[in-house]
Order: sequence, then C-alpha cells, then structure tokens
Amino acid sequence: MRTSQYLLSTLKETPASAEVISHQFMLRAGLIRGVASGLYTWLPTGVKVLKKVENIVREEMNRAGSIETLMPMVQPADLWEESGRWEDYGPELLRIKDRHQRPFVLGPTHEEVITKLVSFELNSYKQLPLNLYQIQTKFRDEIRPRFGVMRGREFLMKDAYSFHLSQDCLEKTYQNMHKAYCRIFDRLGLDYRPVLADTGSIGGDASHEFHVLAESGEDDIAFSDSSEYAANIEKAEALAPQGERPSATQELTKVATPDVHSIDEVSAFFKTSNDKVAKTLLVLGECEEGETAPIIALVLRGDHELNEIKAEKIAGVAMPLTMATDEQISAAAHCDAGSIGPINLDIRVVVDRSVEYLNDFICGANETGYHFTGANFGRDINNYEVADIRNIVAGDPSPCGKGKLTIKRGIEVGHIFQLGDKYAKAMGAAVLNDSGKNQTLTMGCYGIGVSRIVAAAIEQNHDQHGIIWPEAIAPFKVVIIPMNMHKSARVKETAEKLYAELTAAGVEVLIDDRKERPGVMFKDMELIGIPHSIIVGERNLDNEEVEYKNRRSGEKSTLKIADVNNFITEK
RNA sequence: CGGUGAUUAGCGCAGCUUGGUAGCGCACUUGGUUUGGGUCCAAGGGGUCGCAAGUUCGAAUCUUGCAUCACCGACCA
Repeated sequence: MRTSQYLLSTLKETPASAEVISHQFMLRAGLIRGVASGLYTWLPTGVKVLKKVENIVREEMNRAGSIETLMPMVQPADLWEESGRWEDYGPELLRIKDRHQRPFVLGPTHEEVITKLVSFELNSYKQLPLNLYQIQTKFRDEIRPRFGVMRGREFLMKDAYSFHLSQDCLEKTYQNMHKAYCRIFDRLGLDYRPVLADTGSIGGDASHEFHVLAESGEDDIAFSDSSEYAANIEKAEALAPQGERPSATQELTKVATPDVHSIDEVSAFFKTSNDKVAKTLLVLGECEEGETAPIIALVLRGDHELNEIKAEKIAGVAMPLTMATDEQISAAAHCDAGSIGPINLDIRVVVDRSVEYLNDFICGANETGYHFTGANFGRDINNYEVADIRNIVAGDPSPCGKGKLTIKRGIEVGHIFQLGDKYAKAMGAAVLNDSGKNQTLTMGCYGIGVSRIVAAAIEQNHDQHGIIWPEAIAPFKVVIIPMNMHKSARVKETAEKLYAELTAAGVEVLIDDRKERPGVMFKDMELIGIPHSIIVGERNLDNEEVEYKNRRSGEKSTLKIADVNNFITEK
C-alpha cells in the first residue's frame, strides 16, 4: 500500500473527548472516528487490525471444532418473549418496530436465535454435541458508553454456543473452549489471565472471564501470590478469619455522637480505625407485588465494601439489590442512616464473616446521634446470620488456601460459561435420546469482544509516541520510509524496488511516498505503530545499505539492500 | 437516571464578565524555502458561534427552554 493512495487520517492533537489512552491513539492514528455516542466508523487502518483479530479468532474456533454461522442482527420480539428476556433484559435491549408496527430488537446477544435454530435443525442425539459460532455486530444500549470502542454500544463480538445431552459432554466442550481461548490470546500477543467469574443467575461453578491486564481496566481481579488462583473480585470468596473470636472486655456503652455520620467520622470521633467499627446497610428483601418489602440489615466492617453480587445471592434479598430509602430506614431503625446498628434491631440481620469475629466494636445505636462502644456478639447481639458479603481486599488469604490475594485491573475480553437448559427449555430445544425419549439440551456459551480486543491491545502496547502493535495484529508488518524520494532518484528507485520485492513475497508493506519531510513520516509511522521500518536514504546507499528500526525495542541496524527481503520475511 | 462540565472552522482553543460586522494555533490550498525527527515565509479557502424562543436599535456574549457530547456515580453477558 502507498500512503499517497491510502487514507492515513492521523491527528497531531488529541481530541478532547478521548479519556483513555487507547481511545486517544485510535483517533490519532486514524483507526476510528466517532459517529454518535458509543458508535464508531472504522477507518481503513482500524479495519485491517480488526480483521486480523477476527481471523485469529476464526482460525482457532475452527480448529477447536466450532462451526461458523451468521445470524441476523435484527430479531423478532416474539423470540425474546419466548425466552422471557423481553421482560427481563431492561432498557439495554434496543426495541424497534418495522413498518407494520411489528416489534423487533437489535440483538445484544443471540441465545434466542441460535436455540430456536437448533430446536428446528436437531432431532437426534446422534447430531450432538454441536458447537456453532458467529462473528457479528451486537448492539447494547449502554447507559454510559465510554472509552471509545472499549465500551461502545455497537461492537463486534464472536459468540459461540454449544449443545449437549449431558453435563459431562458440556464440560468437555467447556474445557476445549477454555484451551482455544488461551490459544487465541496467546496468538494475539496479549498479557491475559483466565479468571473465575460470577455465573449470574444461572448458578453452577463453571464460568471464566478472560482479562487483558491493564491499569485502565474496569474490573478488579484477585490473584493469589502463591498459586494459579485468579478470580473476578465479584466472585472471590472472603474467608472467615481464623481462630476464636476474642472475648468481650468492655461494657456496652451508649455515647452521644452529634453530627457523626460516615465511618470515617465515627472512627475519627472515637480515635480508632475503621476496622473496629461496624457499618450497617439496610436493603430491601423480596416480596410479592403490592406488598411492602421487608428490610434486611447487612453488617460490614468499616474498612470493607459491600459485594452486591454476594448480597443478592442471600435468600430473601431482593434482586437487583436495592438500598432502603431514608423513609424506609427511619421506619425500620427509628434513626438516620448514620446511626444504624445491629443491636436491638428488630429486623433480619446478616453480618459479614469478618464482623462476626470482632469484639468490643463500635456501631450505631439506632438512635440518631448515638453510637455504642464495646459491642459484642453473643452478649449484645444474638439474633443474626453470618455470610460472606464483602469484597475481598488486597492481603486477604486466598480462597484456594494458598497465599495472599493481590488485586489488579483487567479488561474483560472473553467470557465462557455453562448455560444449562434455561434457553433450551424455553425455546423447546430437545432431541430424541438413545432410548427414544425427548430430552432437553444443555448449553454452553462463549463470547469474545473482538473490537474491544483492539482497544485492549493498545492499552497494553503503547509508549508516548503511539501504538506498538503486537506482530500478529499490526495493520502493516513493515513500512518503507524513503528520505526525500522526490529529490533523489536513487532513493526512489531503491524504495520502489524493496516495495515490489516485499509485496511479491507476500509481506504487508506500506511505503510512505508522500512528499513530506522525514520527521513527519517518522512521527506518523510511530503513532500508527507499524512493527518494522526500513529507512532508505542517500546516506547509506553508497554502501548498498538501508536502515532498519524496530518499533518496540527501538533497536536500529543497517542492512544490505539484498538482505532486506529475507530479514523482514523471517521476522 | 443523579452529579459535574462542555458545545464557536476538520482538530485543539480564545472571545462572553462590560452586547456593536467572528479570532488564534494545527490541518487544508497555492507559491517559494527547507530536507534523517512534526522547517520557515507569504498569500488563500473554510464557521447563519448546538437548536428554539425571549430581552434589545443591535445577541457568540444577557434570560429561559430543549438537544447533544464528555467525565464521576449507580448500572452492566
């Protein structure tokens, strides 16, 4: 490709709307342009990268025995009514009508379509297991799109669905997909980790997310420092403290604490630390429609944060988790939010494992402006349940039993999980088994955010000058940068010869044949992040040489012109 | 959806307080100059100042409403 005949579209300045580095470089290097919030046009260079990611995903899915299909983005509403998600999915599902006023949705995912398909196409156990995938555009009407294509509303996704008669068979495919995902991210050249993930409402143990590690990631990942254990913080279990709870040494004492509300204020008032204070949050419990929701108290140590996923899983707690309003708080605890405590509270009380271990702690007295000191379980509080409801913090013991946890940020680029029979049951996907009986299928589903990978790769591979593409997904492998080609016939001739040779050898090569000063070319090519540069200048031609520069290492060397082709081809 | 801020040329911004014919840098075009790290000089083209209403002789500027965008929060297979 010649830059003179290409659409390079680089920007010198960073558009003000781009917050994260990948978004800035994607705009500056001419990979994407915004069209509306969360919607982007992919420019030629961006498309080249996107296609490379897509092809690696496709090759490895094919290799793993998955079969490519393509489903429509626009899906009829009745499929979603059949699965129950027309009601459940919420406003993230974009609902549209056709000219006949018939309702449709823009597909945020394709479980409905694929399961319906399979229910028609499969009749016999002999056709199982089956694993189908597609690489296709999804639309999710995110509340807040951000970070460019990292969280866009329209994005490219690879989604695969597998169908089985037995859990055993599903687990085999699941493991196979796990391996295929590792191969994909290995080939992409990314620093990634498979981590245990929450399975949502489906339950079961088997769900993994694949995270690219980067500071700008939106998820917290917990790692053991001495084992392979890694889990999304939503999922990571906080173990109960070891040993016996220390016994009570103080009397329960009510202390006036005027204008003291937050945990920080409480611990400052009592000149102690947050971990000696219990905070009590009131949430709504489940109830029948029209009834008044019961209120449930969740008690955490002052220095810990509530894990909403864990809290939602407690039987009787409303899903989604809903905090009580001020009115509900004063009705249930007879005080303001800043003075709630578990003592003499006549509602259901769930305390975190770490709280139960406390002795002589401080908590609200359920009377506005008062706190208790010297609170103790067993003596002052007897009616309570214990559960794991907090986020783990760095330094907690690993749930696997080995080592302590550290926390890093990750970008979720893949997610695999075992779906069970939720959709198969709803959409009537069943086959005759070997005893001639109708049997509902069990499913797995496996997603990769293809467009998000492009952004994640940049987050992980850049410097102050621009992108440093991993070799496998670079838009071009090599760029030829001629110095003052329009002045020097020798330079032009050599650059053109190398361009022809490399092109003939099947190398993706870009030649910068613009009439630009060298500095402009260098800056642009570094911004775009092409891994290898060949610089052709008068300076080296007398020796039949050109200069080579590596984008990642910065390493420079001179090459004999005759050796360039082999040198680049072997890279 | 709550909070914050923004909206003036393709991009980055000034002008608004104190109303009076719309500016700067980059990019673009032309000519010259320069040529191994975003040269320099000159001349150009490009904007009904987000939209609507109001105040006023006169509105980018003041008032009101709306829209869009971004950030923080909540939310998120």
